[in-house]
Amino acid sequence: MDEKKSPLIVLTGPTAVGKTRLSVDLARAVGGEIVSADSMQVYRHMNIGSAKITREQMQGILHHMIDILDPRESFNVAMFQEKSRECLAQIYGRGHIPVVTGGTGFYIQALLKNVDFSGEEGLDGEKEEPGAYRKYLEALAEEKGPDYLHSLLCQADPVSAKAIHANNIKRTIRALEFYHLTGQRISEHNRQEKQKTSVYNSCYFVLNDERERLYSRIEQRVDEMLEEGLVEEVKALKRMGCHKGMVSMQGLGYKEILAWLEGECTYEQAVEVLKRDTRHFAKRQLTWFRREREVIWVEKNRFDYDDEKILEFMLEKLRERGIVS
RNA sequence: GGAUGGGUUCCCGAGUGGCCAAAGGGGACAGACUGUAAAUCUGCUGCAAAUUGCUUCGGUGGUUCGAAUCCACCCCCAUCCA
Repeated sequence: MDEKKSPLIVLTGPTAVGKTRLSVDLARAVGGEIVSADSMQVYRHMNIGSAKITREQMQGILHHMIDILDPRESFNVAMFQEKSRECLAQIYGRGHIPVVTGGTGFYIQALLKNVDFSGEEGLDGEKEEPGAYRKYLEALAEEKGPDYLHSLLCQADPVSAKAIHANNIKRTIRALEFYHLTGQRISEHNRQEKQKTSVYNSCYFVLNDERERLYSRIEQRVDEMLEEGLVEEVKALKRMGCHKGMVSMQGLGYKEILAWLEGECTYEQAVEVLKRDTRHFAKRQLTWFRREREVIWVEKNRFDYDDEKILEFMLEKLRERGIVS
């Protein structure tokens, strides 16, 4: 039944588990090209903090969706979906298999299930003019408080209001904005989109490790980033005009170092918070993947931390699904 | 050896006779998420069972109907004096 669907491999997992290296090995083994599903690696000049793969590490494998934007530009799921779909078309054109690698579960889902983000013309050209209505709502929230905003949502879309906590201003605004722009309730839209399944003949691997090991690996990696010059990288971005209001500067490592550079905390505090937030992030990623159906968990400890064995296991799964022969 | 301050649940830290399994914060854990997602937000955190019971506030022993809170002695920590 999947014969007509295009093959696609997903290799994801929490930050710092070791996706990058494995992805290259996998791509080499199956004759694939890598499509990064990472909300920060799309930005140029953000190499250390985003743990971006280097030229050498790529080992000649083609990588897409990396370094495609200036850090002062904004980015979002819909853009990711559109651009990555173009990449897939090219990859299939060359007769290769796409290996989607990265930790942004939301992006992976959008691509895999082809979630519908159309019908909001009002937002498409918002690069220079960030939606007036959204700005209005933000100001309203500031002025009258989150509960007032939430009460507006109660009237427009009671189902969403029930699902979204009043304190979650961002999502409250999004729901209101969606209703305003499309005339449709986002809860209804979501209900439909949720039923979608993968439009590809896909294999969704989630690489994971014991929590303790993952956390110590995270701390170690943050220290390495600092040694490699994360501070300099952030300073350079700041000189380019990047500030905390930008999407790119919400990235882990950038946010915290920027706060220190702005004098909001001490260096030690910034580092500590960065480590903690990265742990929290890894946890959130895991929560996301647990909820995704049809994922294949690849627990590193069950393969004795041997990349060879892991690769073998993945190839076997891919053969089962007819993705590789 | 003497003086003073202090030892509270994973950590920090409030609590000075009942309303205390004990504020608050942190961490840990769990969850939500459909155009900012490395974002944003929620729940939970002594143990066991529905309204309850059990074990906790350095140790031991007292006072009291009742103590983390009062008393005695002891142990440990910090600072100061010797």
